[in-house]
Amino acid sequence: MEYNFSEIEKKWQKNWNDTKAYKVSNISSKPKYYVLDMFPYPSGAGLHVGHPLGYIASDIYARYKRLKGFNVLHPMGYDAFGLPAEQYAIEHGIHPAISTENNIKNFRSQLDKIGFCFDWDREVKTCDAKYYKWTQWIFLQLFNSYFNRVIQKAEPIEKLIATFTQEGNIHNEIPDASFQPSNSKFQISNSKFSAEEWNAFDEKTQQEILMQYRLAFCGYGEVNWCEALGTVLANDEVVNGVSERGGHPVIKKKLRQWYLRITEYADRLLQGLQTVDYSDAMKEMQTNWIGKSIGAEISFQIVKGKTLNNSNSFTTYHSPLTVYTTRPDTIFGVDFCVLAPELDYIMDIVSAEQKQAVEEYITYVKSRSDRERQAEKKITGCFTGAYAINPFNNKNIPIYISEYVLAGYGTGAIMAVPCGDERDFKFAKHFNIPITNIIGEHFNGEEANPTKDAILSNSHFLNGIVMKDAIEIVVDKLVELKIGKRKINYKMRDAAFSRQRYWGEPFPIKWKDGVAIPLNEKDLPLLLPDVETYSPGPEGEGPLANIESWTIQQLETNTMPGYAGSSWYFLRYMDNENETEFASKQATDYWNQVDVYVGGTEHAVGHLLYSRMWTKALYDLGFISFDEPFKKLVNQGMIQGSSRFVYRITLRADISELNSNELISNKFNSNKNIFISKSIFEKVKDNQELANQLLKSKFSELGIEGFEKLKNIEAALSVLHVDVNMVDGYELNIEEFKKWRNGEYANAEFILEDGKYMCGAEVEKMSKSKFNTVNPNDLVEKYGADTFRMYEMFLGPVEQSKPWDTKGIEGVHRFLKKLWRLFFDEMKGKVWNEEKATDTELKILHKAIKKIEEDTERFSYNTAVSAFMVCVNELADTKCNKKEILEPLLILLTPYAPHITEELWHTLDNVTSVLDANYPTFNPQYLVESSKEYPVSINGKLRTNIVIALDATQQQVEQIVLANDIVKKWVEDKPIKKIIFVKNKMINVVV
RNA sequence: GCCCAGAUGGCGGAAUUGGUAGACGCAGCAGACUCAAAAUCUGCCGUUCGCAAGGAUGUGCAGGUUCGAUUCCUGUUCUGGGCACCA
Repeated sequence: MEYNFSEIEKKWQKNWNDTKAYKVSNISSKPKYYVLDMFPYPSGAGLHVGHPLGYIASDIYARYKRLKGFNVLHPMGYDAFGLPAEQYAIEHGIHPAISTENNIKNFRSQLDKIGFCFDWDREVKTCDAKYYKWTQWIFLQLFNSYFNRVIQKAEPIEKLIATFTQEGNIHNEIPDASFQPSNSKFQISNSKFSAEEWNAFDEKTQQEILMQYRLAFCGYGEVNWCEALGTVLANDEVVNGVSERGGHPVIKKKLRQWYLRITEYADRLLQGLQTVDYSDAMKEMQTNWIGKSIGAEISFQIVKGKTLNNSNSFTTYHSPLTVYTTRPDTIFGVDFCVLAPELDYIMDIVSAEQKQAVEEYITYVKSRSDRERQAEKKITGCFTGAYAINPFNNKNIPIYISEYVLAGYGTGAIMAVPCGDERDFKFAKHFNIPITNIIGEHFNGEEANPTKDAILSNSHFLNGIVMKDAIEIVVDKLVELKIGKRKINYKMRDAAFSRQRYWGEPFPIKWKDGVAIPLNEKDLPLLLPDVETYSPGPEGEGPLANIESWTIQQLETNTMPGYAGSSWYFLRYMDNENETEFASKQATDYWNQVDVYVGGTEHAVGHLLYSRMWTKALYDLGFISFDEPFKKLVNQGMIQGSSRFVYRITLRADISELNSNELISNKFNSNKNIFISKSIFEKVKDNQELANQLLKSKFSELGIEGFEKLKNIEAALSVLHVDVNMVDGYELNIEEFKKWRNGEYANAEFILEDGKYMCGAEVEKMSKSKFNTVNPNDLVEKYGADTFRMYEMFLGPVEQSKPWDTKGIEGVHRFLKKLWRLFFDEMKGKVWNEEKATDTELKILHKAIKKIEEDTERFSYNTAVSAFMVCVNELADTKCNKKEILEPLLILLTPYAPHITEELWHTLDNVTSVLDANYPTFNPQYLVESSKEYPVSINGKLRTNIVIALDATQQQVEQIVLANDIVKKWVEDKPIKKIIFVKNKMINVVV
């Protein structure tokens, strides 16, 4: 009886399905455990071997926890709204709902073959109206809430309105300090208004003000606008400043956008990190993203640039230049100021001489993405002709604009201190701005020194003070002189929450006279209507703007972004059929936080921060009773593709002296595909002469005539991706290659090495376009799901990225066959027996239990797989076929290879499923040792091993070691300084 | 440019807290079984010197701390992920 994996896997998958083996109840006496995978987007390309890595990891953990006696929730669903389906619809006219549904079917059938323990009854799809009804509902909660800064918590907006009518906004300052109502009749001074003022505002003004507080709010923001395509582009649709499709210019354009006021949660998001089990790197990335910094805002009076008709006098601009700085101590080292080029008032302060240059520079910056602006090494900028006055010494400071200052951070203006900041230093050098040294010898004139420990000089009242002490002194002074204030800043910006696209959740919002009116909750879901075309609407609006029945109702034409549905899906799994609530309180109280969340670091700051914010908001509003969604995060690495290359050599020559008959009859064209093997390519790639010779001899070998008539022969080399699936290791399967791409290379010629065509290789991202994707189903077909699962885990640590190589899968398959042979012999049939196990056999088993349990617990699956191999190897060596040993081993292996273990489990006369067996308990008594073979080093170099009893004392050890011949040889008669003895580890003799 | 991570044999990786570098597997080499192949089993397998015994050397690179460093520190190179509208 041999290991027939395909039959076994089919059988048990059907059985588990029929018996609803993975159905999970919300009511159980067992402790709960929630294992979640990051929401997949069902892409049209289907699964490749990289996708299931995390799913297998979480599946193993879920199954392990179940064996450990937990009620385990392990659901799966689809983040089904998204750009690719819409793009596909634009190109093929197929409704995204249809293509998405097809993709999901394909995804599901691929997943099913791998044998996951998902409870499919809990499946959710974000594009399903039953689901997005609740996404819209949560949006309304956010819209109808504000963040009370006093208690650091979201509250219903009614409460804020009530406060306004009684006390104005004395205790609730407007988050955006520069806000003014559009109706100039109602101006707000100092961001403050009284109850009387509030009550006097008209309805529209009141709504405008409330919008400044709502957690989901409307504002204006810049988007990538492509005039030629008439549409807004995603960042990754823009390459080098032009659209990826068509290469049209892309500029920044301001459009009305929805936002989530995540900045209000900045501090809570930071604090929450202390309560969750994420990697330090992950916490650091989120912390840096939030980017909290403590500093000060300082106001400088602006002296406007000269105007032509009034060339001698400077005038003071009506409002000051406010900069944000974390280093107010360097105030006397400010040699210039830099503004973000998009600030409105630049054109008000620019001098006539500089006007044109500034305008040109602003146009240039408009075509640049934030990323490009920050990554740019070349220093660019433009003087405005205006000056800022240093409030402490009245020094005139030139004002520049430059792309390295971003409008979105701080005030969009900086005070530049070249002696202390590298970018400022380079800028000063570039524009020949004199540098003031305020840190004495700490500044060498060659590079900036960002120290905080220098003693200040050239700094008036700060002279002689250490920089870090000066910070507070300056801030106090700023406050005293009313020219600045203490300020905490966050790098994080409010989250843009709308897209000018079709395939997303519609906003439950109507517009009336410029006021956003939320739909009534009972009118949800607001269904996504069908459209004729998926092309954009007028003025950069989304496709919904093309539907008259939509616009006539004055419904919002933007749709929600991809992360709307994925910000709360983990809650819906808890109670996915609920039609009256997003999830019942009973369900969310029972399942509570996700205990283990498995996914890639690519979601480090996007998805994870958004879902953390949504959770906090829902918590604040009393809908759930926990304010962090994910207790523990496990980051899986990416599986990279291992691409294979072939090398083509083509002829370039002057054929003018050939007549056309010759051209047709000769075989230059039909034989243009000549491929040379890797090592030959390596030889000729930098040697044109050799390449030409190679080509010439190949042509004469092929009997192609007329070669000698050609002039200026030149061999051209090109490197082409070739499908990894037709390469065995590095050797190309030439027959398959000839059939590839509808026989494009059917007539190809090859120059081989040792009779083989060897390919080049490189590790790249796994993607269809690189022909390096491997379909998991092909491997499941060939080796079975159990082998595939274990091999994915055996590749390396879950959290590490690694290239895929199918070759090694044989080893894991052999392991399972070897396990099988412990139960069944090809000749003899059943070999397992019920004899009593020996101490040696128990030791093998318990060593495995200890190692595998520990490794599974810490997601070190690759070493666990090794431990299984070691165990089975040792059992085979000792010819152990005893049920007493094999049965617990099967349970250990169940999370990793559920099919084979279920089959063998039943072979051992069990009638219930192995899925609910009891995990074996480790007994340390079987592993007790009395002595150890100690490695003995002399001066840190290993020289010998000596077996010594474990209870030996330092003196006994020293005696034994010094009596050893090899030790004596190395010690010779040098004096012994010290003997280091670490019990159960090693011995080192220092001479 | 900024933030984060990684780098160990021909390859994937192991070494969990500073203590025998290379577990386990792949590939390769030699052998057993076989008419043969497959399957299976046994042995070898970082580099280098040596017939061997045994030595030297070796964890991206350059330094440092330590009796002892793949592990800690400083600097540096390269690769991967993210940088706010891919998901």
